[in-house]
Amino acid sequence: MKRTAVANRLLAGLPRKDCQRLLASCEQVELTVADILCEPAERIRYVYFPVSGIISLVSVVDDHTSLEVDLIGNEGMVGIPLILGVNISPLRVIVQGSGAALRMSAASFDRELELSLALRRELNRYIYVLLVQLAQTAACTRFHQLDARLARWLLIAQDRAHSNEFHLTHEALGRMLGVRRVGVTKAAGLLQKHKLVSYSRGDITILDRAGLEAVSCGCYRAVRDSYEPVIG
Amino acid sequence: MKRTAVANRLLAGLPRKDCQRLLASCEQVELTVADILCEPAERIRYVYFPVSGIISLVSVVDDHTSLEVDLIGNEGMVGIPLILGVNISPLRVIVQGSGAALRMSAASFDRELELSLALRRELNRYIYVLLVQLAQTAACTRFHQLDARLARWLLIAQDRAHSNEFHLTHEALGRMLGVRRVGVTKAAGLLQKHKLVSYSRGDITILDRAGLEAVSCGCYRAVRDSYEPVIG
DNA sequence: CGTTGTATGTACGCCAACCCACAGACCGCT
DNA sequence: AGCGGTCTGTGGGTTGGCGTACATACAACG
Repeated sequence: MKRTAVANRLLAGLPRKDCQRLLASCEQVELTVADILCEPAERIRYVYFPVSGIISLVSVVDDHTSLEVDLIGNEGMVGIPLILGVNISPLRVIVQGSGAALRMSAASFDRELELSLALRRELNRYIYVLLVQLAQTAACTRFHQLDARLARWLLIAQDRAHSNEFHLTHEALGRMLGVRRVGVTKAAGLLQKHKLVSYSRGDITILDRAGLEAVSCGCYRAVRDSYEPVIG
Repeated sequence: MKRTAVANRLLAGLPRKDCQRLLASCEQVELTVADILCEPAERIRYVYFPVSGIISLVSVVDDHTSLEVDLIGNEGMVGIPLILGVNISPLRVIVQGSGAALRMSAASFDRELELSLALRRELNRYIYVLLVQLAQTAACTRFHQLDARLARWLLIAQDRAHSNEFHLTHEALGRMLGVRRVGVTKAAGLLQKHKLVSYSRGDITILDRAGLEAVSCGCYRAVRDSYEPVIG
């Protein structure tokens, strides 16, 4: 198996031997938009290493108010609580962009954690990055206004999906950003007017990344700057 | 040394031997209100196990906008990144209520982590709880209004401080909740009018805990309910 | 005992996002 | 062609919190 075929970067970062053993316990699955991989308070049955799809972690307050707290692509994994010795998900896990992922049962994953120090080390750093993101997102959501937050979201999504295009309605974006659909429509209209993105019935294309960075709040850069000394 | 003297619950939860070894590497220090134990991006030199004080983790966005993302009492510790193999703090760590804490150097702590499986296990669960809180706080801050959030903060502070009274100005509370001082004044006035708390120049006394729970949003209970199956 | 500084209370205009409602636009299916 | 469903755009009234400014109250110290 070629190394480039291991398209999840967490796995690819492991020693060859560990990586191969992990892959042997995984099966490849398709991720379809809006699939719910786990609901809050539910038992975690699988971990996922995204390959080409993107996955949201969503904090659900009441029935119809929710806020995305993390967006995961092929640089990460889904199922953090298992690393921490807890098999319950506090968050909703929902597929945001279709694609493929490698899936492993919770039991196998526990075994792998025992076997590989490198895996534990790497995942620990990943959890650190997650903490940074959660804290930053909390503050960003509080202080920055919708235009900037939307721009930031699009930048992150582009990073995660490794693509300039993805499919997502204003409605869905509103649930991620914790605002009404109408709010997204207005903010997206603004970005579109400035030719930063193009939008049509859920098909988003990013046209001007630099422009988006300019509109977005500093949180995008801030998180990346905490990232890199740790991961890169 | 009597067990009750080990007034930090993380330490007290460890096997006797581990606990004693840890205590041997600790020194007791005083925490004074507004002491800053660490600034964002700074190297972490010590971990702290609070005994009677309370400590805030604060996400700093711009110079004068900040949001508390966690409040730590004797049930927890300060210095999580070290557990995850990173020695940089992403957050500001600031003393919110004076008291005492046990302090250990980062190097000693790393050594203890190597030595004690029980410690690692316990801290992993603690990190899980932290994640739950971060996610919930993010959503709460977004959706719930100030009265409810203030009530929630007071309840949490009471839990952490094991006391009905603490000292904190509206100004400081504003920085925690990410609002103006004036906003806190108004919200606190409301709580006081309903005889839930009494307030005088920074001396807060909680009068009616049940009343506060009623005013507060569901987030307080929600987090507690995720807590207990894991910790208790 | 008065002065100075810190803490709290009140007022006014402003704005982003809210709720609700409806209108147009586009897709796919029959 | 027509119809229903989904997605996007627009409008009007409401509101929680913001920025600013000023007024009062209490404490501590000389």
